[in-house]
Amino acid sequence: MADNAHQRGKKRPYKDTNASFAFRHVVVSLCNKTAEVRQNELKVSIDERSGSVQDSMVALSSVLDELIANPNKCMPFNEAFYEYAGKLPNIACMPNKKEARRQFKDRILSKNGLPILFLNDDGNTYVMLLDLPLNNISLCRSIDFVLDCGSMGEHEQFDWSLVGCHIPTLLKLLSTSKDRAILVFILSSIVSPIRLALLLGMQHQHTQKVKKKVEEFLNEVERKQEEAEKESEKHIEDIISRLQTEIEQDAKDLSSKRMRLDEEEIESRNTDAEMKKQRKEKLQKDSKQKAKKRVAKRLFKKWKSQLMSQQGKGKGRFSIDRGAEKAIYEVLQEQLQSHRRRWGEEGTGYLEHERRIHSKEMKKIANKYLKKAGKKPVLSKETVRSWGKCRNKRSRQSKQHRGLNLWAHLRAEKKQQDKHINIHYNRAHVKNYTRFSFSRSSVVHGKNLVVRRAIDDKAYIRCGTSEGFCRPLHTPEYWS
DNA sequence: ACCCATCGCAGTTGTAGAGT
DNA sequence: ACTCTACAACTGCGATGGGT
Repeated sequence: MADNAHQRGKKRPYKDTNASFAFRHVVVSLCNKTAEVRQNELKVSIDERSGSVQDSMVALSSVLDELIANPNKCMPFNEAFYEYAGKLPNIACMPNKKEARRQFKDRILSKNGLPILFLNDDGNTYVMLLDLPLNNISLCRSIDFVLDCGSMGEHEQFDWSLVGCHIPTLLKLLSTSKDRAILVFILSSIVSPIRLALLLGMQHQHTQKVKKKVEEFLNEVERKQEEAEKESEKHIEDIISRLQTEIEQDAKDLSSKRMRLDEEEIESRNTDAEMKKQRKEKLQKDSKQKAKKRVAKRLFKKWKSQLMSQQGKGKGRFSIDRGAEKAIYEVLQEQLQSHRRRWGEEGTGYLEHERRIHSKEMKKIANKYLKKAGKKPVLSKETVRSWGKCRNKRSRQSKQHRGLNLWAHLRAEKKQQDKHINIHYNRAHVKNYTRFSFSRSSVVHGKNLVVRRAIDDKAYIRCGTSEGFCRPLHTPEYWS
């Protein structure tokens, strides 16, 4: 039967679901003319033809007249059908009324039919005059949307305006993707895909994917729950049988060793045996169900927590392209000069300033490699540079460093400080001062009379001189 | 030109403190 | 005593912008 319907549907061009004008609730007639044009056409045909063809033209024309006369330009499909069939006795007498209606529908929706829309609102069918040639598919889409929204059963309806606007915030409130998936599952189960797409921007493909995943999850939950219950039963049986063998073994032991054991030991063993017996009986009797439930719950929870966690996620997933990193290193090696001067470390190569490869070039090398490999290029030169060894061990880069430490960068040369001429004099002063204050031969030595606070070799202010302040070489300092 | 902190992403993990 | 909840910390980078 379904097959039949399918085949019949295929024959009708207006049912072509690939066509842009085929919707769920709206069928657009292939007669793409204005009502007036079509009416005139029909009148001409009626004059030209005769017999049954003429009759059917008359019937069609009268349906069109009715529609034009109707203030709403719309009538129930059945009414239109009776109007039509009333003019055609052979159709009115057809024993299969359903077939007669179908033929009528086919007729009015065909190219030589009437310029109408056929509306199906949950079984209530209408014929609506399409007064203009069809030029606005989006209008039909809107109509379809409205009808789609209204087609929900009355008891299922809820005030969407109260809920819908909060959905984006609700999604944000949920903190795991699983929770969000559940919301999407519920939404896609009760709200039409069109509404989801139009109001929430949720793509049908995406929601369907999520829905499928959650469905699979739910099926698994049921299965796992059953499994957990079975497992728990087995677990309890195992405990009982274990207790049983232990009790028997203990009794055997006790009887063979009784003579050699002291009173206390015997008593303790008896108590142990009694407790084991009690536990066994408890498990076998009323608490068996409870214990089963408890174990099942624990097993279920364990499974759930395993399911929730995504351990190892991201671990070992390096988006640093090791190939690109290596490519840079290979270029570096050609010009590499390994040494331990300054902060260079063993196994780490870096270049001297003049002939070195700067991070800009490193980015170029990396991107050349990435392009060749068909991968996304790196945007920032800092990204590539940071693959190298971090200098400051305490920096965040260093703590999160995931490069292979194939190279290190040289810090820029220390700037020649020549701002103050008195650095030189200060150094001499500090030397004299140290000799006076701390040498063994000094008169103040060992008397705890001197305190020195050293900050930097440029930071001493020499007492008793204005050198460097009144005649600075470059940048005079003015103190008030 | 190098160095470093910070942010964003899209989530996971650990746990103090509240709730039952 | 146990469970739940809220929240901070963390992941493994890429990118940015300010500092030295």
